[in-house]
Amino acid sequence: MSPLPSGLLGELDPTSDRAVFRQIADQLREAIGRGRFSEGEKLPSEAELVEHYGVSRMTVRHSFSILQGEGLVHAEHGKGVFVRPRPPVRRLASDRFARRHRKQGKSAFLVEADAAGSHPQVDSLEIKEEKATPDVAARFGGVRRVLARRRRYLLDGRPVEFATSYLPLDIARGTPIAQPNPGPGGIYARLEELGHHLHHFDEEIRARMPSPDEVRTLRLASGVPVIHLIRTAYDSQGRAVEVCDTVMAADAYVLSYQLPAT
Amino acid sequence: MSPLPSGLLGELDPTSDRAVFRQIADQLREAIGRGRFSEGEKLPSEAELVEHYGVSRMTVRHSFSILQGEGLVHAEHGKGVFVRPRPPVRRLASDRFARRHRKQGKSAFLVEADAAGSHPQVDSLEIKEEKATPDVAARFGGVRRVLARRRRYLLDGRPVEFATSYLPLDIARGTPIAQPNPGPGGIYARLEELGHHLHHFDEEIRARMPSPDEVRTLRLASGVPVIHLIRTAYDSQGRAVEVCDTVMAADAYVLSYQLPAT
DNA sequence: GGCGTCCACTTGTCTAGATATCTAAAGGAG
DNA sequence: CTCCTTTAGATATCTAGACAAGTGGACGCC
Repeated sequence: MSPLPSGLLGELDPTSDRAVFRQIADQLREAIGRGRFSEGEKLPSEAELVEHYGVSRMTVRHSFSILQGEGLVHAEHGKGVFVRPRPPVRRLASDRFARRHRKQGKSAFLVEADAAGSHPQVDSLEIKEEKATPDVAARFGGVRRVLARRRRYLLDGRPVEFATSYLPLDIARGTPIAQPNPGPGGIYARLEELGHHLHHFDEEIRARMPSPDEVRTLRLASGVPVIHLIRTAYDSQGRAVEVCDTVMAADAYVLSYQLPAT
Repeated sequence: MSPLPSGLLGELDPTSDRAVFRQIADQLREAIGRGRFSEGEKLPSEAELVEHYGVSRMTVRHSFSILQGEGLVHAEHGKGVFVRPRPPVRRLASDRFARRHRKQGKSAFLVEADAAGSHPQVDSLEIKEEKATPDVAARFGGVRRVLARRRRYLLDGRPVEFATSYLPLDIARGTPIAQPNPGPGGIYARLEELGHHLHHFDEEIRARMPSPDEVRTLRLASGVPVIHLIRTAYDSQGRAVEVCDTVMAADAYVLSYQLPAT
């Protein structure tokens, strides 16, 4: 096995009290940060680093696992460890639910993605009546049974978002809202047709590490958090008419809000 | 060493092709989820799990590292591995910069935290003139030199947020904004006194894993992402007068926005 | 009582292997 | 030329053990 190009990575400092696996992770992180390895590029193999630093393979692997946890690299079985490319981000503007965006027949997601030149998909469509979770029930002021609309959004084949809309049964049952395709303008347009004039939305935003379920559904790489957004839509009477629970791959989104300085 | 209480954790399935360390992590995750271990409680020690499952210690440690990456548990050297308690969250409302909140002498952070019964602190105060990063310069329409106000916020001794405000030098130099304590109502009140009537804010929100620097500054446990918020304040002429770059411990915050359904 | 030492238990770090599985390219059979 | 096998090299999993270092209680000395 040929040695690494000299100067690409430094040496260990045996006098340092910083753990060896951290020193190696530091050097790799620094090299990536300086652009010595570019996006998508393969890092030296475990065997090469074992050779270069004179440590055991488990120690090198430990270093890699640190960088994976930071979301900097990802390993591919049988191929190597690569600098994780930063995917294109989808920008969600705070006016994305404005009435003027509700004209077209297609959903906001499809229109917007097409405009950005990517190939959008929606799958895992599931619509059913179920018992509200305590949290959702509380937002509806105690309503127990709701209609749930679940769907997953993909961009160019990559899952980026998983969303569930909840609506009180007395509003949604037997309406187009309970159909797989609710029609032009989506469920917000239907709600307004049904006499529920939308007045405002509340959005709550959290960020956390994904559950194993979410890792599977969104095919998340390790070291990628999720953004958890819960939106509640209120009508003019102040009644909550929809709660939408959305989990997004954090590396695929930037949320953008415009606030008046009243 | 006494064995674990029977039934607390299951057994391994040797026929499964799921890796042993994953099976162990699954069982611990499930036990935590079911409340068999409550917040802050100590999990069985590595030695006990080695005994219980009949595996090597490194395998048990691997399982723990998975759970750490998920933010479920944290290890304390010499003591044990504990279920990570969920800290109280600070709720940031979208109207937190409304003029009506700008009356008091104390900063919004101090007032709000006092009201919530916690002990707030601000430290690492640093104010200096510097060269704008390309990103900040772009938001200011090309301005090169800015005043930077850096500070760290703590609740009950725990760092929760690190923020830097940037202001164009021609606005801030020689004003109270360049002083450690800008006075009642903070720098937004001073900006308005200086004739920069605030019109609106733009906020951009991202979530990601922290850099090692941020882990240190915010004393983050492993498996805790950060929320990165960049706010730009615009005056009535549409000029950007401040850019505030904030990094928050994601487990300490819920952001809340209210949007009109126009 | 107060203080320090010792010890058992804990997690942290590192080694040196063994075996499994996946990938991609090379080489051979047809 | 096509298809299959082989093979080298890569990561994935797991073991058994060594030593380091932090924690907290027991114990004995003063």
